[in-house]
Amino acid sequence: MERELLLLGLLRRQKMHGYELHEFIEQYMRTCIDLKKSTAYYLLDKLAQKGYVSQSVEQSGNRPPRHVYHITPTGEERFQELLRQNLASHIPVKFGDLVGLAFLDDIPAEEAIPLLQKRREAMARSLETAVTVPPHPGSLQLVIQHQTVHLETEIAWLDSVINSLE
Amino acid sequence: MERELLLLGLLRRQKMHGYELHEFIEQYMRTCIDLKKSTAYYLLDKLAQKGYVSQSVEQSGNRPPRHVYHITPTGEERFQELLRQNLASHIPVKFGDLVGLAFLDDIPAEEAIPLLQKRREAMARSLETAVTVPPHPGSLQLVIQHQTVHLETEIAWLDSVINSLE
DNA sequence: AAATTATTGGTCAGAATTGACTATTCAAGA
DNA sequence: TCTTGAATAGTCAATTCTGACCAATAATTT
Repeated sequence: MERELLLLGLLRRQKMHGYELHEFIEQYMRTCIDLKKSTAYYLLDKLAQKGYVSQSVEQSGNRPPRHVYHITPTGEERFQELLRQNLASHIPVKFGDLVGLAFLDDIPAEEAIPLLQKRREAMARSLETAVTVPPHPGSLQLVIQHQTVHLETEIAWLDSVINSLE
Repeated sequence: MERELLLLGLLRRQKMHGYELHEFIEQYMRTCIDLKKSTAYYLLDKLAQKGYVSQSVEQSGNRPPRHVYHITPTGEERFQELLRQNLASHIPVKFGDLVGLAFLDDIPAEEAIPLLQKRREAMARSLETAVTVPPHPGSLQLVIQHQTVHLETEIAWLDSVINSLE
């Protein structure tokens, strides 16, 4: 549902074609949303079927024609509704990497510590790239900033786990 | 991949049937993993095909027979491998509720504030239920504790967002 | 003890998602 | 200018996931 909101919200600012949408999301939102190209097209198609977006074919230069998506009035309504719904609710996040921690006591601490240190490094790298996401006007910036706050606390927590193993 | 690890890790401690596995995950891990019943069966089937678990049919009382899953030696190896892999890597989390925040400046602050306060309440409720997850021996406890740390920082961050709107 | 409801245990068709692939254009170097 | 590689734009078969349903037993009510 939040992906629908995302696509509508972006199309609302300007019409775009599928590839462009996907690029934008990769660039600015890869930290919080992971939307594959093929999924983007699939969702756009569904939105079109529901009448929230309309398609048109455009030609730029002598490149092959592209499908450009515009938001419709119904789509705008839908956006307003989804946005309010999203802002008012909490969607629990799934921590895939916690599964390993749940079995931490199944391997000796001497072996676990270096593994967790590798994890720590991977997180630190994520944090660095989060900082280098190009700045963007408006509240999108919030999302980028959130990621750094999140990663910083995650790293601190992991440190405490590693510490308790030593 | 982490779901595979999870199932193998649980079956390693004791053989179980699908329903039991799902129940356990619901009870103790709903905060970090969301594994539907039908998905559990699907994955168990796949694990069986790959030879990581074996099935047997058991009858208790005069209830209908149940499919009980045991881990195999190959499955044990696989578990060891997946566990190390998981511990050493960082799996970025997806924050579905950040999408709304990205469009925060598309509605007036007077309207956004009460919505975000509703969200805050939902998060506080999550935090409360996280605290009431029955305690469990071993490192599973870590996972439960992580959730409270996570939610606390998320709530604090949201507060700062609400504050900046006022 | 009959009727109703909850729990257990599971299946399956359909929806969502993805990786792998295609094909065109553009840029840059040999 | 020819070739190689990257960027653009998208499709599609196969995989993965889920909601909705089914059916049996146990518990609870009347």
